[in-house]
Amino acid sequence: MSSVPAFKRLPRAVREQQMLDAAVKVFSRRGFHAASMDEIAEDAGISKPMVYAYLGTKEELFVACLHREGTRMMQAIAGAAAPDLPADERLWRGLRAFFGFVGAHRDGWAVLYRQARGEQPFAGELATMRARLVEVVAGMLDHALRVEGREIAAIDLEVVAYALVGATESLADWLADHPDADPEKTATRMMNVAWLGAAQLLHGVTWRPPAD
Amino acid sequence: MSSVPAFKRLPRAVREQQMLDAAVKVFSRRGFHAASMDEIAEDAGISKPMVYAYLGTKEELFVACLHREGTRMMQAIAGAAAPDLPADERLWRGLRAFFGFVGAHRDGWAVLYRQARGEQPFAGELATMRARLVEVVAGMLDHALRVEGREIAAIDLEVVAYALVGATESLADWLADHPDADPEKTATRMMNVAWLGAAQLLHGVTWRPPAD
Amino acid sequence: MSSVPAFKRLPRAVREQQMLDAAVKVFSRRGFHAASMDEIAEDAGISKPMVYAYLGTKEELFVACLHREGTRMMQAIAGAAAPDLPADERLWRGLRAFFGFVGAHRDGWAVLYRQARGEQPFAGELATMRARLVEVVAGMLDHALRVEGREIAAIDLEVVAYALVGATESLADWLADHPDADPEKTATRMMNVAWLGAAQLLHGVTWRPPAD
Amino acid sequence: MSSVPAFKRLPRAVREQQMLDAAVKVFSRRGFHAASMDEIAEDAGISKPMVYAYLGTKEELFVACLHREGTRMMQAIAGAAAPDLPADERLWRGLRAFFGFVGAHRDGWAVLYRQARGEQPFAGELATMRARLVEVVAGMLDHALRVEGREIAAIDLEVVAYALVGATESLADWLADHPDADPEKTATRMMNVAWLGAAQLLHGVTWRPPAD
DNA sequence: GATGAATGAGCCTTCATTCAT
DNA sequence: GATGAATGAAGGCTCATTCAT
Repeated sequence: MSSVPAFKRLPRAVREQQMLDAAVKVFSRRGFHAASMDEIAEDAGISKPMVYAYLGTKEELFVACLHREGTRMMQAIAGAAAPDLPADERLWRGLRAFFGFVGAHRDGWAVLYRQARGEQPFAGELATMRARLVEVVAGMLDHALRVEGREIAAIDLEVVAYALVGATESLADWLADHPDADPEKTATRMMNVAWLGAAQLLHGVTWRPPAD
Repeated sequence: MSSVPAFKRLPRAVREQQMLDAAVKVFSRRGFHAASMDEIAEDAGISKPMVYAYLGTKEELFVACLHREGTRMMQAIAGAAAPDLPADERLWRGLRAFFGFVGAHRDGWAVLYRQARGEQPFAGELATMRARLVEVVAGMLDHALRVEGREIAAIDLEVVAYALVGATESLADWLADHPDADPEKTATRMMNVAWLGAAQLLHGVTWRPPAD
Repeated sequence: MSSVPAFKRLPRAVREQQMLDAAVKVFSRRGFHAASMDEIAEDAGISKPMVYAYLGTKEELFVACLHREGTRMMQAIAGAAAPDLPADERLWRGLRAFFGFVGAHRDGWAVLYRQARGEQPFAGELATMRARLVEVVAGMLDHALRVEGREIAAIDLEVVAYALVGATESLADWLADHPDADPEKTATRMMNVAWLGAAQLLHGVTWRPPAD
Repeated sequence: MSSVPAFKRLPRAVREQQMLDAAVKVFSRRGFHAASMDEIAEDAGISKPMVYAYLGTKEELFVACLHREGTRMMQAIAGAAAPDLPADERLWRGLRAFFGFVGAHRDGWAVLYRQARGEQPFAGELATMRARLVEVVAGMLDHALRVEGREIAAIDLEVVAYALVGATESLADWLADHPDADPEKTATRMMNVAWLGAAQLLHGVTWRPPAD
């Protein structure tokens, strides 16, 4: 009927990416609850029923966004921090890649992630993603310790890794809130916090509570 | 049991506390958006209009919760970490008080705080609270540095403090999610992350990025 | 207990006037529905239950306002337009008094009256008040006609009087909306509209529809 | 009866008219505030969200009613009172059309209009509509005056027109309140009030206040 | 495959009104 | 006489979600 061929009848994969792009944009801008399916559909240039047909419920859609952005971030890090490098080098490259990614997608990953933390429905999803990160960091520490001939309890390892990840997330927030800040410099600062402490651990220095 | 004539015509101050108790509980359990004023009112054993009359809008109510719990937490910390102690002692006592508080109010403070991070309307409120914390930590570091005859740029100080606060928040989350974990042990672990690194800084050791 | 004697325990009549003053003010400013009993009570410096005890329901309160202001206005007119004056003189004095009153109470009578016209509950009350006015005007016309030895059907009299009252109300609105306008000049203009036509009627001139 | 497939999936334009019909009915019957969106939706045979989707807020809906009915009325008048007729003929036809319209829509226009006068939010909308009417009437008078070789100050013209419009509105109210009254006869009466006075003006007769 | 039309459900908020003190 | 405390009831508005075309 219409004489305009337009961008209709695109292959499914392309459409899905368009929708995810729109969804990431709207979720970041408005937050999960304030975002409306109407706005997402409109921003994607598509009708609402299509969104439901392709990507399901609002929650499922948010999870899909989280997934895609999280995977991209993990790939950026993994591509930079080769497993065969020495621990400090690996940590540095990983952090640099991470902050570079966050800086380059200022309204993507970091914001979505921040949104997700508060909402119960995404607890599981988030736990998985953070667990992957913590595991990687803990693995690095463990590996470095073993090289030094040391070892610490798995739970201590996890908690320390958790703290480092937390510090990193916090600086990612800081970076997202300071549009003019330099990602690389932020990574350097994080190294100063993380590595100086970690290096001590590696050499067997630990802090113990006073007798009280 | 109570000397109060059984749930009727209580003075305003008492009712406000009941409402805040209920609100903290419900907000923590459900999240800001999923929480309904109906449920909060019912949980407080009072009708909805009273909540509006005493504490205002849903947003205002949430902010009131944040305020009350945040103030309590700050007091717990301030009461423990006297300003005239040496830096490590102060840090240790502050952390111990903090994790003790979080552990004792596992579904109060930490969860509210987590909620607030994702929702735009509370950004300002939160920024203020975190700024207070960051300032305290940065002040401690700065003081310790000066004692050692050193000094670092204010922005570096801020970012490092920010990272430490982030690591601490992260462990607070971890603690809130692990009901059986020991607050004191968590504080010790945080000290190991924070102090070992900080002590290095105090002695003038810094990490610098490789030539690349 | 209190050492302040203040303005408490005033005689009932005084209190009622205070309340009515406040009510007129608030109703005028906000409109009947948008006005809240809270605001009225607060503005009267009295607690809400007192308002209910003295003046009853919100509707009753509004009617009371209407009554008081309407009576004042009628008195102002009646005091000016003595029944033994010739018709044109009487009309002129009446109009002058009316517009003078409206101009002097710009947010009293005219506004209340305007509010009341739209709300069903006050239809009866309003009908009564307007009927009084219409009756007065119709009486004046009838009297003048009889003096001239003429007579017209009661219903025609009523409708013409109704139209004159409507024109007057309309100019009262106009006056209320033009704070700088001069009440006396407005009265003169109304006379030009009303009396020129009426005088014709008095001399037996009437307009009839064309054959069509 | 109707060719429409029985109340389901109607095109937007149709539904909008149904909604406006229902809204006019309910607003007239209950008044703006007492009318509930629920009742309007139910009366239109449709769910509430549709009303919001198509016609917006309650206020916007009321304005839409005002617009539609006002436009219809203006068209009825404009269709009857051709601009090239002599002034008295034009006035007569305009009034006849107006009262005919009011009589035919006894619970439409006049009642809505009456509601709108009391409510602040619609002041602007109303001012515009009345200004149009006043302008037309003033234009007619001015034109007739010029034909007679006379002229009066613009503000006097406006105020007189305002008074005539007010008188007309008042009789429209009267007509709406008297279901058995004859619109044409009402128009004739209005002519007797308006034209006899206006004709005097046209011949240079004016009334002036006594020396006092 | 694609969409305009449609809705059930629910939430925040407000208000007139009344007890119990 | 006077008031702080308390509420039942309702209303506007929005949204995720799904038919019917």
